[in-house]
Amino acid sequence: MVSVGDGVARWRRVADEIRSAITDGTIVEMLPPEVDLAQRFGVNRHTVRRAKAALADDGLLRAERGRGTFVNAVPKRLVYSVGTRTRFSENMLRQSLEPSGRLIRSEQVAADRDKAELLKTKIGAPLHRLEKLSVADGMPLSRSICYFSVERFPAIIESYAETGSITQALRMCGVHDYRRGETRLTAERASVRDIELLNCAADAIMLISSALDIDLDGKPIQAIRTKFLADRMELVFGGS
Amino acid sequence: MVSVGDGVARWRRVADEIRSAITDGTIVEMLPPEVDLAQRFGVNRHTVRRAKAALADDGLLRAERGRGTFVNAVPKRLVYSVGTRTRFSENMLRQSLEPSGRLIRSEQVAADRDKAELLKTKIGAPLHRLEKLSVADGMPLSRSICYFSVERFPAIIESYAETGSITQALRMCGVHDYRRGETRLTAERASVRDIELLNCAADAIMLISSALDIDLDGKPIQAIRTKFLADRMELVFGGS
DNA sequence: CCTAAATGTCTATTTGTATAGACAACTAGT
DNA sequence: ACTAGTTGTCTATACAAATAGACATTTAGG
Repeated sequence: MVSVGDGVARWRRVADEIRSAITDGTIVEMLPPEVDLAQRFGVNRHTVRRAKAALADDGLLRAERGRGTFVNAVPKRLVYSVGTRTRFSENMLRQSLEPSGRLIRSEQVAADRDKAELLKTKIGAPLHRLEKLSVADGMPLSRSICYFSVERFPAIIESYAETGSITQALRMCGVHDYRRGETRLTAERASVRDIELLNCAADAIMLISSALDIDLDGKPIQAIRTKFLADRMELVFGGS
Repeated sequence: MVSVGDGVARWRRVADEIRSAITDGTIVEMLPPEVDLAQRFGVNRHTVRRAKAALADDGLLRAERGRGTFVNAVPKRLVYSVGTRTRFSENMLRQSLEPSGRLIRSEQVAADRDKAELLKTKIGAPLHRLEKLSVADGMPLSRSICYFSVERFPAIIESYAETGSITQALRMCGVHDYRRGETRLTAERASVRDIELLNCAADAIMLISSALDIDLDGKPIQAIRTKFLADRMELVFGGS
């Protein structure tokens, strides 16, 4: 039997509610006074102050004694368009951001059942496993792990290391165009590794996208699992 | 200055890491012993035990003294396909689940700038605001708020109350088919209201979809913002 | 039968979280 | 100058979280 606490401090909960009230426009310029907030959330004033301190620490708020508490900056999420042609660099450049990527690690692994099915290889077939970090304007945005068939793309690692771009590396391997197949989405709390790699808050949320890129004949190219920092990103599907 | 703690208990963090190790197949049938886990996560054995107690409480684990700890059931996420034609009931029926909806609240509000732009009405124009809860097999899955132009759909509320389905209500209003325009996705921690309505864990994560449905001429029908329980759902785009 | 390895239980201590109340310091308006 | 309203600081108390160590209980295997 688990005892009463749920493992999330109340000040953290309050901080999150205030933050989303700011991002979705419920709170515009000024925060309600601390006693009001305390009553609304059903907590002590000190708990509200703790929450506000955390938000102020993130540069979101500015409290002025005697006057009140003001919203410093409304954090805007970066938009990432997921279409049939999805390219990280294009997405960032469209928003005047300087994209860059960093290779965390690369290795060969054996295909398990899921990946074999996706990439249409045999179970146990060798796969390149590439772990990357995507950065825009110096801010880490996402972390991806992608898998390529070693048989089909023997030299993809070297090409990526050379160019720093998957799109270009694929071109060197003879794939001049590819498109996005299926994308599956869910969300989880950031793992300790996410936190250290992305340099984000300890309670950050990751938007997880599992996708398959295919060439123009429908043959699988790469299986990608990307974890986006949810509070810095917004994914857009369709419409454009 | 915020003092040291980050507002998320370590046992909660450990529990989450173990849970995702189970769902993504890293841990298959049996958990490593507590001392190993404690060392791996850099925490005390008692902290691991607290985490395991929480997971066992959710029915995910079963510990047997002297033998070890076993995975009880691998939680599988429900799949929700988002295509150009997205219907909740169809999605659930395809997985042999009994869909149902519950109207939480309906009211009229004035269009703010964002909604006016989306729905192509004037700022301040009256909108129906419908707050719904979607349930499959008795389990709450998501919570949505949708907006309709009162001018275009004066009787949508009554029709929805009668039929319990937006698709059918629209049909009664003369819209026999519609499709999904753009869908924007992000994620946030559940608010206190989410928790009470969806009857979920206090630290649940919500997958947030903001979308626009349009009729076959491209005219806007409804703006929808849905919050899905991320640990019960997976959204799928494209591919099918 | 004995041992190694695993989970379960107990006590104790330290740090973080939450509440409560009181009061100081500052601002804006009357 | 005064007052009402706001943020900032202090003390105190109770409970939860995290660590540490010791030992009991059960299982499986040699």
